[in-house]
Amino acid sequence: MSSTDASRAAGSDWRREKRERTRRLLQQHAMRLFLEKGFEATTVEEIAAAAGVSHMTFFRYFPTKEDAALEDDYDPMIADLIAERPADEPAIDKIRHALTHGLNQLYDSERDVLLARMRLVYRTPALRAGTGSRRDADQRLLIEALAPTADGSRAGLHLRVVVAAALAATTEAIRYWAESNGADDLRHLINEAFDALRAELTHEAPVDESAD
Amino acid sequence: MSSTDASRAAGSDWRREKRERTRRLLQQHAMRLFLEKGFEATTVEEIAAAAGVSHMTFFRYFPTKEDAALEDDYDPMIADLIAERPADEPAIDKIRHALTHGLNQLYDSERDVLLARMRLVYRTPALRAGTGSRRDADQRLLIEALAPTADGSRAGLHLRVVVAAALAATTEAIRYWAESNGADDLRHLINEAFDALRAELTHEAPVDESAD
DNA sequence: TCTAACATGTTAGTAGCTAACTTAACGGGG
DNA sequence: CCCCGTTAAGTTAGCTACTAACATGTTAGA
Repeated sequence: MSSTDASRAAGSDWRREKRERTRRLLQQHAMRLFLEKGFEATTVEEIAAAAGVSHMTFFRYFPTKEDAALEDDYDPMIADLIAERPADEPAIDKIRHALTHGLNQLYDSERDVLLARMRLVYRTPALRAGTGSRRDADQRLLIEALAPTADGSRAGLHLRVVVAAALAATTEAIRYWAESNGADDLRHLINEAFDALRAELTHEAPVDESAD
Repeated sequence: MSSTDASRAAGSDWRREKRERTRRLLQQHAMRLFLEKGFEATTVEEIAAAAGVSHMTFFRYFPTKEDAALEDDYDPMIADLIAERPADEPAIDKIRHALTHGLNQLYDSERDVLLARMRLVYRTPALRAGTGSRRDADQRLLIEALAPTADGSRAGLHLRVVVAAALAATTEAIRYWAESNGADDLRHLINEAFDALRAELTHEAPVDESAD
């Protein structure tokens, strides 16, 4: 059993480095071509050729063309930050603070590339659709970070709703940011989005549960 | 200009009826085959053959295979119900009540087919992704119903966040319903989902906006 | 050195989707 | 009554994302 979980991640340094370099190369050329000629107009063959590999190698690294535009490694970082939050903090605030703190670490170095990517995503229908499937994975990750006992798929409705709403607020902030071409600070927009949600729901209103 | 907007919708009764019949046929056979053999294992050619048309005709009615499984006409109904709500009601409650009232009109007649469809969607990754793109359209529709003045795309961040969160809560309720095989009443789950959101956000918590 | 594991390539195929052109059925104006 | 524009559908051919089967060279370790 020399090819277990560990070996695929490690795999003797030599291979691991090569793997990571090839992957990075593919993703960089993919993003460059997407931004130059658009997502649909770029074929997988072109990306592979630009990175000096065959199209089969591309699919060995990215299951779909969309993944080359959408994949990043922010989510585990957010999950870690959530786990570090005080245990008595409400879930929605854990998420909010993990997001803003995480963004602080990235904003200076990665703001521009993140903005370019998001602008591409929101101008490309195929990519906008792709974010839908990713949201599932994000949601499960956050749920596990918030409630390590219950596994993600069987979490209670309450927790699922809270995480889904938090992700929705974040998505809207990011989309707004991308549409206004990065005019505002994304961290500020995220805080605004969470505030909007709280404001809307603390205007206590008559909730008639016996809807006939 | 005899082929304007109106003529495509109307088009002399004769043709319109035929169009609607063909469309219904295609969708019914598509759903039947999807449920019988799974979404991926069903080809467009099969669906077209079952409905007695060619695969080109299928694509004239549904832009993608996914649309044959996802399209319905609930959204305009919800939008209408929202517009009928009292003007001073908060947006989130307008949505909530429109949803439960709309469901009341459908539940007896369409509960079973809706449940079967949702179970198919949540067990098929390609369809789960497809719901992402539809959410965009739904969101825009609801925003227009809530604020007819501002056009959907340029709505304020606040309104977008509220609608997105409401849709997220609804989606989670539906998913929970589908996963538990329709054990609970969907209307009850939707109310629970909205209550969960309110409960989470009315536990006033220390919101430290100066996240360093 | 021999062998197992691994990254990659080659080739051939499937299926979703599009475009260009054709055919056929109706339907109103001359 | 017939011509012609509109509309529904078919035929054919092609592009591209994605998969599977098999081959090749290269490194790791016994």
